[in-house]
Amino acid sequence: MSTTLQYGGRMTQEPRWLSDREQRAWQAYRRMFLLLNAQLSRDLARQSGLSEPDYDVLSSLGSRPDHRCRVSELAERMLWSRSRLSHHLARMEQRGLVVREECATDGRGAVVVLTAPGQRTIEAAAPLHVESVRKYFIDLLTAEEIDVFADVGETVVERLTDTEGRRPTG
Amino acid sequence: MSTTLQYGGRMTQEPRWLSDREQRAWQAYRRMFLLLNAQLSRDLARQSGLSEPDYDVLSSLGSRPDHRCRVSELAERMLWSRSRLSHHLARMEQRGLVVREECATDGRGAVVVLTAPGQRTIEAAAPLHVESVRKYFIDLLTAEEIDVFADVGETVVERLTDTEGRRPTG
DNA sequence: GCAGTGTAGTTGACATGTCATCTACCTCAT
DNA sequence: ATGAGGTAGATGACATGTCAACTACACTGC
Repeated sequence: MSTTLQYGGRMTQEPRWLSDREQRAWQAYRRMFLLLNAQLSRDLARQSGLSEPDYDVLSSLGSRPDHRCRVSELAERMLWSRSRLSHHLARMEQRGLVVREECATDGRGAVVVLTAPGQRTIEAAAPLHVESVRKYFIDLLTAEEIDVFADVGETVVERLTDTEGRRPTG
Repeated sequence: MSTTLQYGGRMTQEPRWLSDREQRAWQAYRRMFLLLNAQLSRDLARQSGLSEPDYDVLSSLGSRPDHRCRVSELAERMLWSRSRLSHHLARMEQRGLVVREECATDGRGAVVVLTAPGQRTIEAAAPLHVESVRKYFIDLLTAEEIDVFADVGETVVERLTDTEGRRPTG
């Protein structure tokens, strides 16, 4: 979690270590993610029998009008590597949550489609998951703090996509 | 990443879906974490040959006066399960970054100690890692935003440790 | 001093993610 | 039409994380 950045050693060029305030923010952010993620995963598993990745795939598909999506487009929207998505879809297909179909317009391509059980699952899971997200995160924030998270998040994402242009490619 | 929470289905009791602002914050936060984490991992691997977990273990040990720590205490401070830490220490011991010693005061216990190569590694890695953290996160935030992250992070962590008291136990 | 119970740490089986590679197909210039 | 190079997706080997035992030792009350 890289919570401790201040390392006491002697360097040739003294780096710009984090100030106490910066350190506190970084550490709090990292620990928050770790614990929040663990809690949401637990809730999701207990209440709906889904992992977070499961949930994300299902909800991404469920939010599409026809409950279907090209595999690579889905990967891009989710910021997942194609490989990861391919493996995960294989596991979800085993469980009957989604199916893969051939793509009519591109012989290489595949289309993932939500099955009826998959749809029932995400419909049942979503409200419970929102409750968890509220309980452990959103409802603890003031309106101003919510906006700061949105702004900062978008700024950082922009920095990371524009400048570096690194995408998971696998 | 649970970026989409609004699910369009019909529910028996309409849940409190996220508002647009809340949705934006949640999505931005999740995407930020995903991309930021990926970038920091890449930098760390390229510059120092370490994974983030590697870095965290080394820096936790390095920040101790004597470069040593009881295994379970380390796990607790890092918010890792004992099992995860045990596996990871085994791998790091293989690479010569740390060693495990018997504990003098508790026959069951073990103490992890940073080796000389481990110390050199973390001393070299830390300044580079701080630069990445600054470049892609800290230096993009205003002082106010930094404080918001610290406050919110601590609030959420408190909520998750006090109320639920769930800790990784493995 | 010893049974019962709790704790520290490890281990093995398994789930998941990454990376490099492979196949099949598309696209485009010639 | 064809051959070069690019893209979509799947796959296998491997790294990492989780969960449930398991071992060994510590504590407590009798």
